[in-house]
Amino acid sequence: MIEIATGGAFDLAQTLDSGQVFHWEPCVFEGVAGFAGCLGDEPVWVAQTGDETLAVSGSSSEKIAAYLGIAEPVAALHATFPQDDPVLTEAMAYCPGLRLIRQPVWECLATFITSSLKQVAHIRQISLNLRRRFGEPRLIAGREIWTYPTPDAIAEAGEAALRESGLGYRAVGLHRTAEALASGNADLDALDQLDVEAARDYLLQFHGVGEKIANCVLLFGCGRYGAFPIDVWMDRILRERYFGPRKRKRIKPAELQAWAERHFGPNAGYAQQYLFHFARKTF
DNA sequence: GTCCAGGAGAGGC
DNA sequence: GCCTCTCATGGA
Repeated sequence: MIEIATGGAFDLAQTLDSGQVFHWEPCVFEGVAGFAGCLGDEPVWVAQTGDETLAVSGSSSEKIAAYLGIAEPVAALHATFPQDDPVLTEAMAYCPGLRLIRQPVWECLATFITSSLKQVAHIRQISLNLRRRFGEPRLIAGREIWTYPTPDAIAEAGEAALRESGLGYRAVGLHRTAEALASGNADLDALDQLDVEAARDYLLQFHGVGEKIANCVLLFGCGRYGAFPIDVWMDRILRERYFGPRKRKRIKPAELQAWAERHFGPNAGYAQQYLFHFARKTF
């Protein structure tokens, strides 16, 4: 059993259910309610008891802490937010223990390609379908789970098999992206060497990846906290809570994007996660 | 049955 | 460059 000190301001359940990752399942182990899932290839069971996070895994406490964002200096991040923003204050008070997860880049990219115009519940279903069909089984806490399929496995599966997994038109983008990576025509490791603008352009080359999904990958997979994805929920809360009745109907998406990045500052994406979770759970 | 979902791409202008 | 239409699927 791995024990990780987390302090007071960390909420495992909210963090795993905030629309960042889509495969963690509730799982009771030795009488403790927790979650079973994968960190890359490693199966993990995690739970929270008071100020500690417990884990059972072949992975290390450092890797688990890094994945969950436990070691992040959140006070320093919060200090860069606008300090006179009652909406953000309300959102942060709603979920003070929410953290950004640092997830594997390919898994993040692939999952968000399948997320287009889908509800969270169905993104979870698609993730499970793909894992079961094309991933590898693992055993943890008495439960069988599956790794996320590699680019090679997705490329090998073919577009038709992906459609059968419930992806619909998203199968094209996922398959083409997997082929580009499996063939070596593209390499996600290249992202680390690029500034944020170039990294976004690199992601936009993949079929099925537009500005919103590119920003999700930068934020959730690359640790680029300035990236600010705007989906229908973010669009809704920004327009309704930050603009008057006339302006909110007329402001264009590009203007809203630029305004948000400027207003929320260098760690805008971290602020975005509080707002997204707050909007989705309370609207 | 109807509406909606962590959007993106193609085509028309 | 911007505007509109279309693309499958399942949950609410």
